[in-house]
Amino acid sequence: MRVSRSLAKTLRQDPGEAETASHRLMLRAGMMMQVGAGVYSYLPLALQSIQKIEAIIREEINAAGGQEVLMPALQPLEIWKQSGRDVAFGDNMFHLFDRREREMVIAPTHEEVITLIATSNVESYRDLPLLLYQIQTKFRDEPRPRAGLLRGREFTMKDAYSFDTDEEALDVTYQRMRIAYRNIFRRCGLPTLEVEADSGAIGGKDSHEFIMPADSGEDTVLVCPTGDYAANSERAISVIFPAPESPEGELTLLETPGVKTIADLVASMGISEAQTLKAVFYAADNAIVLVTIRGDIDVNEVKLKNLLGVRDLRLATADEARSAGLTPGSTSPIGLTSIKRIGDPSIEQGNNFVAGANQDNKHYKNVNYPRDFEVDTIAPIGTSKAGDGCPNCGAFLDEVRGIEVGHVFKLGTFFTRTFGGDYLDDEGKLNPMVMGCYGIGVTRVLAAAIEQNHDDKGILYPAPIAPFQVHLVALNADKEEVSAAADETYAQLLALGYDVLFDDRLGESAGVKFNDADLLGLPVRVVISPRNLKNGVVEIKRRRAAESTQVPAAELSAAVAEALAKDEN
RNA sequence: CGGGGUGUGGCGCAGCCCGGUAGCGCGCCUGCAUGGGGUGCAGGAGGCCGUUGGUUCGAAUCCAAUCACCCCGACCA
Repeated sequence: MRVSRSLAKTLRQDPGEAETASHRLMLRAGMMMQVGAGVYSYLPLALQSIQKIEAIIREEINAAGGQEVLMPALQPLEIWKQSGRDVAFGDNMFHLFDRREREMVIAPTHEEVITLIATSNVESYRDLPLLLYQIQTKFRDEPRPRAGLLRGREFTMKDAYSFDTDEEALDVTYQRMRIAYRNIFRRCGLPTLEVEADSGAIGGKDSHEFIMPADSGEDTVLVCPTGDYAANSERAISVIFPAPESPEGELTLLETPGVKTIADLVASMGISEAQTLKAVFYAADNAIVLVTIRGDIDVNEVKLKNLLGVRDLRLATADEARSAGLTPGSTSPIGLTSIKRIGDPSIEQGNNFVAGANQDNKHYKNVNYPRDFEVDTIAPIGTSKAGDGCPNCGAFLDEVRGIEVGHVFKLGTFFTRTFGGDYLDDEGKLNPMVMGCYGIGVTRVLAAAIEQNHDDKGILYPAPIAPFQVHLVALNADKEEVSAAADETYAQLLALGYDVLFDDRLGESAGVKFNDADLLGLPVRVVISPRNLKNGVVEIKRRRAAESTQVPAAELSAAVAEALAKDEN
């Protein structure tokens, strides 16, 4: 591609609306344009990267036995009613009416349709296992789209669905897909953590996320430095630090005027957070639930939601708490029997806690479980954090921020039971197929790649997903000998099979061209200039290297190959 | 949905308080010079001031409504 003929121009200044690195750089580099909140046009530079990512995905999923299909975004609401997921998705799904006033949706995902496909094509165990996938546009009316392609309302996703005879067969498929995913991210040149994940409301047993470490990420992952454990914080089960224990004291009421929070308690009594209990009240599908947990640990709402099996979970308002008999500021499980009470195991890790008294401006000291209060259920609902112990080896866990780019999980038989997805086994009996599902956010991978690979001058593409591999720059291109040599080099590189962006612009200064090259971040830059021509050399610089090297013009091909190879390590 | 903010040439912004018919930088076009890290000089093109309504002799500016977008929180690839 010749820059003189290319559509998009680079911007010298950062666009005002973009704060996140990938968003800012993609707009500056002329890769995309915003159409609406979370909705973008992909211009050639972005599209070519996306297509390279897709090509790698196709190769690996095909190698894993996948067959590519393409399903519609526009779907009748009916099938979503059938699965009940019209309610589950709620406002996150786009709805519309056709001319006959039939309600349609624009699909956020494709379990319903793929199950219908499998249901009408699979008859016996001889048709299984089956792995179907598509690369297609998803529509989700996100509550808050953000950061360009990191979280859009319209985005490209690779979604794969597997159908197996039973759980054991699904295990095999699931492991094969995990390996395919590792291959995909490795081949894209993108280091990715594979972590245990929450499988969500309909999820089955196993679930893993692929997380690209990046500060701008929305996920927090806990990783054991020994490498034997990695999990999303939504899901992580860690060993908590024990609180100091002492001989049990007598339950004593304290006057604590003005003390409303754990921080207040800690400050006024000179104790540690781990020597307190906090009681947090939630509205769970409109019932009030009281959660008691050690003061140094935060409630993990994902775990709590899963435990309660509710759809909506939020902190209750102070008024709701009062009408349930609680005293905000001094909330306590002590003496409380009227509402559902959940306890985290941390309330047994330590003793003689300070806790609320359910009376204004009063707390108790020497609170001990179960001597002084009861709960209905003890279950781990705390948030793991850095410094907790690894559940496998006890080492201190590290916390890493990252972007979720892939998710695999076992679905089980929910959809096949709903849509009659039965097959005949080798004894002639009907069984529901067992499903797995596997997603990669393709456009998000691009944004995450830039989050992970940039400096203050611009993007640093991993070579496999760069829109072009080589950025050929002609300096003083209006000089006859330069343009002739550059044209020749361009043809030569194309003939060698490289994707080349050729900056053939007349009249742009060297500085402009170099800065554009740094901004676009293609892995290898080749410079043709009067100076180099006089010396009989071409100049090669890797974007990631500080210095350029000069090689005889005849060795160009080998030098480019070597530079690209270096980049892939 | 709650909280905070912004809408003025392609991009970044000023002007708004205190109403008088829009300005700066970048980019773009033309010419001359320059020629290895956003080069210089000269000339030029380009704006329904988000939208609607109101106040006024007069509105980018004041009032009201509305729309859009961004950021922070609950959701997901």
